[in-house]
Amino acid sequence: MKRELLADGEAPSVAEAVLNAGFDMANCPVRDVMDHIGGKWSSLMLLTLSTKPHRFGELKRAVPDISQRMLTQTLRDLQRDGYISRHVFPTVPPSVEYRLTELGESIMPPLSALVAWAVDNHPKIVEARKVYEEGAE
Amino acid sequence: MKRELLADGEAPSVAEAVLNAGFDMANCPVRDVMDHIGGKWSSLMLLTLSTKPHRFGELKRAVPDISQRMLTQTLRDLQRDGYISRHVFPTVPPSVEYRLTELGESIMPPLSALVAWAVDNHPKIVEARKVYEEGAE
DNA sequence: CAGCATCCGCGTTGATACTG
DNA sequence: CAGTATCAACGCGGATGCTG
Repeated sequence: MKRELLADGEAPSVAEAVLNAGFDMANCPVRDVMDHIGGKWSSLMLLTLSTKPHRFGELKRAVPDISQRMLTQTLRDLQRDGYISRHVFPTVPPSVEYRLTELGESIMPPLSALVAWAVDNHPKIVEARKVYEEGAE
Repeated sequence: MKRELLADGEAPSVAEAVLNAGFDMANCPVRDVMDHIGGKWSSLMLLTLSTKPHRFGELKRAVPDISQRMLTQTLRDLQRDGYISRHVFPTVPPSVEYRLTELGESIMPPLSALVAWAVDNHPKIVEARKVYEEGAE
């Protein structure tokens, strides 16, 4: 029995479309993508860069509690997957600007929607945890 | 407080709305939510459960390469955060059914959209990686 | 059937120091 | 300024064995 997942009553769910039809769990695009943009800092980086291009130091200030190591690594990963581009200006001192690529821009609508959901529903999640802990005692 | 989701290029981005206006990076809802549903198996679990309720064994078969340990742990985490509910049927042998809660259902539209993006754009990401590796030689 | 308990390797992360 | 290098700690996640 089918159930409507998408509020606007459109096509049968994406889930079924994905899970049916020879979807290969082993070589899984969902995991491959989600694991990366679901990383500890990736979504925050993309979100920050979606407002405007940022330099390395700007990013560091924009996301204060990230270590320099993780900042560099996250940027490299996002660059590697084609979400962002890196532009070096051979000035002294050096300056490097990061910005979203077309691919990076294209993920923002769905990612933003999820982020918006996260912000809106965070209180419910916090509440659910409280309830769970109480029930566990 | 209602938030307008991106209708491609129009309204000011969700990102700005989130990043401005006293958004607290330290106690960050984005990380809090994304870290969990972005976990190695969470999105796949939610996706699977969105089609219909599943029993433990069904889930294990639906996602073959997950270990029993991770399956249990992922289910507990999702339950703890209120995405899924757990129903024990005191039969012999025991049977346990997992299903999405209302909160779990509510995340599916944005999550599905992101998953759909992932499937659609996976080839581009693979290509981007290839290019990156070549450039690195 | 649906778990929990234990062990343990290895990847991820953070702190610190150094460089073009 | 924008990184790289190195080391140590931590925790994820797999394999295995046991239970109600």
